[in-house]
Amino acid sequence: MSLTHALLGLLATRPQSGYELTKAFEGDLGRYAWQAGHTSIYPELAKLAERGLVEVTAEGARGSKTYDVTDAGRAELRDWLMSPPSRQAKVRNEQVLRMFLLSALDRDDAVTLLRRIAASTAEQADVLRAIREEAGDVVPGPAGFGQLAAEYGLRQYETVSSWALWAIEQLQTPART
Amino acid sequence: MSLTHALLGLLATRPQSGYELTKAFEGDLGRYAWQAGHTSIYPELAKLAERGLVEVTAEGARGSKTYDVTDAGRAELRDWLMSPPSRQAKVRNEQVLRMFLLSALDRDDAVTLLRRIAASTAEQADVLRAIREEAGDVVPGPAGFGQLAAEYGLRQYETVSSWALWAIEQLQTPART
DNA sequence: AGATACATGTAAACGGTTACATGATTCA
DNA sequence: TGAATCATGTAACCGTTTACATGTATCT
Repeated sequence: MSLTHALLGLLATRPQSGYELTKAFEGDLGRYAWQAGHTSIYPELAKLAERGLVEVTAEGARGSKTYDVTDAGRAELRDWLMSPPSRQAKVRNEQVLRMFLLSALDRDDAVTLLRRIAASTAEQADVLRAIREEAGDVVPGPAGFGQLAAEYGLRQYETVSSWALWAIEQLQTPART
Repeated sequence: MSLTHALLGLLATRPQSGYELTKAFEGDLGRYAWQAGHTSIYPELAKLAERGLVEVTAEGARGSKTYDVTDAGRAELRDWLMSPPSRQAKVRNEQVLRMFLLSALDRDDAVTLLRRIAASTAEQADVLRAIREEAGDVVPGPAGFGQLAAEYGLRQYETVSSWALWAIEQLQTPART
């Protein structure tokens, strides 16, 4: 299960509470990679603790529990990350599904939709680019790992945006028969 | 539910049996966008028929049933495709999750993993490029809708591959402190 | 004092996967 | 004739989402 490894990975960067982990899934992680709400996170943490992959290292105010990965958890995570995904990895992307189904629309509708996609992805790329410029000034030297993910998102948006523009052109090219 | 609309979209391109729809999900559709096995497709087709969004237009050999979209189904599909995804669209991508969790690996492991990603995505891009060249000769004129999806996949792979190469460079740049 | 954010949990419903089951047709 | 492919279905299970539930600490 991917949630298992997502939690191990997040805890490997720093010990956190379930509440903080929940917030992490509301950011880029949930946006591009995997979603989870607190209602799946809390039970999963309990299961991981039972399996000895994580442990509660501190209990703070308001009943908060800080979890940390154990050595066994770290080993399990590395195993998962380094083992090539045996079969094809599972991908579920509603936005991409829409693109696959473009053929069900007439040309005008398809172009309208593609224009919207091009605009919104370009906009989101701009946002990420602005964030990168800011962060670039503050932290010089080799890119942090978080920056790798951010750059991934940026390039992703740029790619989709330019693809959409290309697709519009293709659809508008009159038939040569 | 996305499966609903995936089926409506596939049937909108041409009437098909559940068996044929199942095959469609085994190709690019299931690879990049959405997966479904026959055990979810057959019951879903029955539900769609009950709601009047599809109908059985022919029954062939070996008990096969050919489904087609109704006008109501077409309207429902257009609604879904054209309505901007209200909240953020659901994305689940195990491969991307791995990239987000790179930070849990030491530098050497991370580079090894990124190299593998760069190589495999470049390879898959090559495959798609080869297919495009072939198809390009056969079907001149404006791109078919299927070609839009194929181009999308190609650009996606190229982007991930070049990102991985960039990420490796970043990790190998010595700290400037 | 009241609103907001922090913090954790359970239970029912839902969607999808895996395992099980059956039978017809085609090909070697 | 036996294997592979075509073709459809059900049932149990599993992971996720939605709805429900509770209480604490901070800020205005």
